[in-house]
Amino acid sequence: MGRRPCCDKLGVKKGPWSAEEDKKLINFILTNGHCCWRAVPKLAGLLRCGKSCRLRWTNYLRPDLKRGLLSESEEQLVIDLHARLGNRWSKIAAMLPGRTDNEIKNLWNTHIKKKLLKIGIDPVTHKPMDQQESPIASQSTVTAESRSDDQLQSQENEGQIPSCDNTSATEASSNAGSTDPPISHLWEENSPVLLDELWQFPSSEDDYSSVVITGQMPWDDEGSCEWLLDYQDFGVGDFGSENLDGERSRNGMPSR
DNA sequence: AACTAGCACAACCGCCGATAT
DNA sequence: CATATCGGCGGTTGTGCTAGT
Repeated sequence: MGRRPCCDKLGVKKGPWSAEEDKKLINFILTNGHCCWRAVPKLAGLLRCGKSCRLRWTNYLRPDLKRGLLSESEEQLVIDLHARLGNRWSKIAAMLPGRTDNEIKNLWNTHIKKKLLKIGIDPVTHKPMDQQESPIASQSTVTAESRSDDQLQSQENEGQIPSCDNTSATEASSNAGSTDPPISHLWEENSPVLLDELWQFPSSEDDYSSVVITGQMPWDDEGSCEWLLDYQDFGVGDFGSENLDGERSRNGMPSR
């Protein structure tokens, strides 16, 4: 069966997000949470498709994201997990608090892969390319084929997967506002009270998958987001986005 | 100073599985 | 059961930046 595009191609903006768009998305999600991504752009006054909003949020705007280079232990963990799981980036990312699958995938393709090749390890099989053991190879020679998901799952449940060092986890929790300049200013503009109320950050020991939105969301009562859909017919202009392009040019954002 | 190549990473595309109708 | 829709995932691309020449 033919799938329809996730959104109308016409009138949907693509390319890099402007600060204005980021702000709108953050404000909307902090206020309402995200129920159905498809409805988010319309309700937030964004000329984007829901998929794009979700990606932007999960990969860049989420408050629990840790930014910057991977620590040594994180990198080793990625290598180890890749040896077990292969290119299942989302699974790998789930084991690294504050990191996204996209980030890890990028890091793998740009840094780690080359690093492994440099020391003679095949990044696909995690075996020495010359069939000689090397110190790192001995840590990472367990291939994806040799371990089942169930085994891994049980390991996860039993907490046997090595976790990152406390330093990085602490960094993550203290990084709620993100130290990345372009993003941090967006968070600073939001009420700290609102942020504190909405997000509970785990302690350094906790898994970030347990991060929860604690604020009362509009659909909490009903367990439904139908009210959102009632607003779908609102024009984008109703939310004041007609000046997006103006903002963009004022911010010096390139128009692609 | 100008040009080029390589790097880093944000974002897009297309597919898949789950769920709803 | 068939089809439609959605969220999520992994692969790939595009663009800005930086280092090297």
